[in-house]
Amino acid sequence: MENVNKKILLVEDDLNFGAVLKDYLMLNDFDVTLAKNGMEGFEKFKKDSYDLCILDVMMPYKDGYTLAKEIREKNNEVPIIFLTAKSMKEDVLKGYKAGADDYLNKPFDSEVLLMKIKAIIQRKSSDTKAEQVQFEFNIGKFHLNSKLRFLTFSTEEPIKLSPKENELLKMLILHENDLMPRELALTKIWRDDNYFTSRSMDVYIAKLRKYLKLDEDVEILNIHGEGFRLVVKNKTAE
Amino acid sequence: MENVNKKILLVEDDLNFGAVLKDYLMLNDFDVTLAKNGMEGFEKFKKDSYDLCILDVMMPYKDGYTLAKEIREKNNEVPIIFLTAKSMKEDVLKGYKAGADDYLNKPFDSEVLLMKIKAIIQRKSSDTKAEQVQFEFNIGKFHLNSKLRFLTFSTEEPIKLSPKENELLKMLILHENDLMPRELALTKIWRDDNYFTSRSMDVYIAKLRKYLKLDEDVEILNIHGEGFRLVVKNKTAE
DNA sequence: CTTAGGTGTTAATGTTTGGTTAATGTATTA
DNA sequence: TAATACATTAACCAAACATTAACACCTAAG
Repeated sequence: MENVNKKILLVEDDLNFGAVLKDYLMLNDFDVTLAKNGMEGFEKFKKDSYDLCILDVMMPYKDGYTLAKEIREKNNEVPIIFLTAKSMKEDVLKGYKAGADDYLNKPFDSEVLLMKIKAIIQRKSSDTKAEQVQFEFNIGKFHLNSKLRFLTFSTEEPIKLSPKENELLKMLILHENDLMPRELALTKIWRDDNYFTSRSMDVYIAKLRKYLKLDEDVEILNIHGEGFRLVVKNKTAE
Repeated sequence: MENVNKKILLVEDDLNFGAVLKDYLMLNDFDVTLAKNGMEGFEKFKKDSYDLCILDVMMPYKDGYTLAKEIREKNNEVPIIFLTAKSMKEDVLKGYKAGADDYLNKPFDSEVLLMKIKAIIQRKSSDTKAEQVQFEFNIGKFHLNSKLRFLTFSTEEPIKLSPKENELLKMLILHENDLMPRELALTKIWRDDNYFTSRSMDVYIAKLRKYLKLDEDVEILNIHGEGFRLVVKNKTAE
C-alpha cells in the first residue's frame, strides 16, 4: 500500500482516544507520531517533517487553532485536519482561518477519516510529484542516476552511492548554485533535526566532496549557519 | 478582494437554489459559471479553465460522482467540492473516491462554504506561488545577495558577509538615503539595546564602511545620537 | 553460524568563522 | 572643556564546520 512512510502528526489530549486512533492509523500503514498537547505537538513538528497533521481543537496549554497557526508559520504546505467535539459555525470558521484543510466532528466514522486523509495526501503529493519523477542529473562533468544511485565521471567506472549520499547530492543539485538550507536536508532526509544528525550530515558532505574532487569545477561550499551550496564554475553552454 | 478572477464552475440542477448560490458567490467577487446538469457541466469544464468546481451530487443525466471522475481524468489539480442532501457514510466515501477535496451537506451555511472555498483556493495557489521574499539589492555599483550573503562589486570576487554584516547592510539599504535609527537595528538584529550591543554595532558599521570604500559614491554617515544613513552620491538614472 | 561488506552514527580532533569586548583615540555637543 | 557618542583595530572565546577514525548494525555469502 502507498501509505507506507507517510508520516502523520496526531495531537490529541485524550490519551485513550489518541492511542486508539493512532493504532487504527498505523494498522493502515501510516507512520504516526502522537503528541498529547499543543506544546508537545509543536516541538515534534519542528523536529521532523510530516505529510499531514491531525489536531484536536480542545486541548490544555495550547489549543488546536493556536498550534495550527504556529505550524502554518513554519510550513504553509502541510495539510491540517481538525478534530472537534463541537460543530459550531464559529469554530468551523475559526478553523479555516487558522489554515485548516478539513474539519471533522467527533464522534466521527474512522473510515471517513481515512478517506479524507487519503484524498488530501494524494492531492498534495500529486502537486509536487509532477517534477519529482526526475532522477537523472548532470552536474559539471558528472552524471547522477539517482534511481540506480550511480555517480559517473566521464568514462570512469561509476561510483556507487549509498542512499543518504544519493539523497543529499540530489538535493544539492536541485538547489544548484543556490542555498540548500541545512535544516531542509535534515528534516527531509534525516527526518530529524538535532545536534547528532547535523554532525552526521557533515560527514556526508565530506564524503560527497571527496567524490566531486574529480571535477575541479564542482564544489560544495558552506554558508556558515545556513547550509550548503553546490557551485559549478566555468560553465559552458548547456 | 483577492477573489477577483477566481473562476468557479457551479453544477446544480435545482435552478432556484443554483441561481441564489451563484449570486451569493458573485457578490463575493467570484466569477461563477452555472451549469444545470452533469452533461452541461462537463462541456463547460472542457471549454474553459476553472479554479474550483462545486458539484451537486444528485442530478439527472449525469450525477456528481461521474462528473467528478471525468473532470479528474482531464485535470488532477482543480479542487472539487461536493454538495449533497444526504449525509450517508457511503456517499461521503464515494465522493472522496471520486476525487473530492471537500464535502458539504445541504442545507449548509453559506459562510462556511465561503470559508472552505477560500481555504482551498488559497492553499492551491500558495503551492505554486513559492514565497518570494526580496533578497537581492543594488546599491551604487554594488550588488547584495542577502540570501547567499554575498556583496559583489562590479566584476570583483564577491565579498562574503557574516550574518550580522548582512542584516545590517540590508537594513541600511532598505532605508537608503534616510535615517536608519540605531535603536531599530539593535532591537531587530541584536535583539537587545544596551551599551555593549551598541558598541558591537559600531564595530559592524566600521566593517561595512571598509567594504563600501570600493565605491566612493557610497557612504555610511552617522547622525549623532540618532543612527546611520546610507547615502549614494552622483546617482544616475536607475 | 560466522564473517565480510556496506551503511550510518558517534567520537575525537583540528580549523574556521562570527561576534563580543577591550583598548585607544576622535568627534560632537552642552 | 568635560562628558558623551562614535570610530577603528585588535584580542579573545564560543560555535559551527571539516575530516578521519572507531563503532554498531544489518545483510548476504561462505
